[in-house]
Amino acid sequence: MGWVLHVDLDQFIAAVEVLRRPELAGLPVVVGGRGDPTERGVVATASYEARRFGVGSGMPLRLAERKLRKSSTEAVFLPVDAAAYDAASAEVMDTLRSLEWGGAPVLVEVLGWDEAFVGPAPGHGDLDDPVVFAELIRATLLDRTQLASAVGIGDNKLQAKLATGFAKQRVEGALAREAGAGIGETAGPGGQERGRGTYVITDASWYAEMGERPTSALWGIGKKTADKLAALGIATVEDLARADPALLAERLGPTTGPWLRRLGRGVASSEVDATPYVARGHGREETFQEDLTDWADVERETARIARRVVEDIEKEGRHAVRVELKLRYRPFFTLTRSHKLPAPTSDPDLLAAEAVALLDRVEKDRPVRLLGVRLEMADPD
DNA sequence: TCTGGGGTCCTAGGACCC
DNA sequence: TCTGGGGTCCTAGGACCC
Repeated sequence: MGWVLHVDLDQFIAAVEVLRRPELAGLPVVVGGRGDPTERGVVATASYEARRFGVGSGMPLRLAERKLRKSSTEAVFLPVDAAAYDAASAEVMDTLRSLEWGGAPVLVEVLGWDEAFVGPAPGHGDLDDPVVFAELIRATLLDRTQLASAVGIGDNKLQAKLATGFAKQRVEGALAREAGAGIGETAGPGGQERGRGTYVITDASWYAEMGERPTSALWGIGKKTADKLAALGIATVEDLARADPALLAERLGPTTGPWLRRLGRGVASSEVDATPYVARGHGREETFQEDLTDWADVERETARIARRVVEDIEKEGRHAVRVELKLRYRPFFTLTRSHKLPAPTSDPDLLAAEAVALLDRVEKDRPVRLLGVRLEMADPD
């Protein structure tokens, strides 16, 4: 059985912002929307200092602002700067790809801006002493990118991913205790002393670590699925592992049922796939600061957003095969309409017209809160 | 305090065909 | 005439994740 490591950067977005603006260190920093807490938008990331006031991801910016108004220190709101995070992420991933362990190269599977799986390249056997390697990863990332991280280790990707969560919990718990005891400065973000930012879950420890936790603790089970399972008398990970496969397939679907059972038993792939990511589609959506009530505005905005998405796919030299329109009415009712194109194209006029044409299939007499256009792409040449 | 934006994959129903 | 059954495509929506 081969080891897999999962690397996750601490507070990635907030950390990148503090790196380029060192004067923000120690302040409550909230990144989200256009950085204006009086606007519609939600928190993308909050620094530890902001979290202490109950601010967290997904929270409306206006609510975050209210909570932080009570803090004694001045809070900082920043806009999401995707290009900056792209660049920092590329540095992180390049650093990971440059690592060797026991003289053997590693494979890196990128999961997002701030996450990756790392495993041995094929033909290079197993990684000896993965905990020591995990410490090398964390030390190297800190040295080369000034970013702190946590590393989870497992017999497969599911276990490694969950282990990272436990490593982070442990670090955050320790930081909170130290802050309470007034010794926070000695540890620094991420708690770099040996072992603190790593955690191991294996087949052997799976049930001890996960068995009694709710099914929603698993990667891939959210509230809805957890509720469905609970209705079947399946509350914990161990319940799920013991559940009747036929029942799961019948109630959750022929693919989802068996997959859920594997999740419960801690069974997953350990193969690190380093194939470069190829997007299936691109889309852009916009929540308007004020709902659109004039249908002419709705049509104009739809065309504008569609042309922006066309720019995105043209940067990749790709063609669209399907156009999807997303509409959110006041107060918060969302629907989609889509259309498969007769032939792949990247013609901006044609695609904008296709997006606007989809508006013929929706009600026109209600205020519009959000518009989105998504283009599904043909496989690259 | 009303609830972002960018993605992926799965399900289910109807159309359509044999 | 009381009416199959399977396969595939298209569309809409749901769920989840970062």
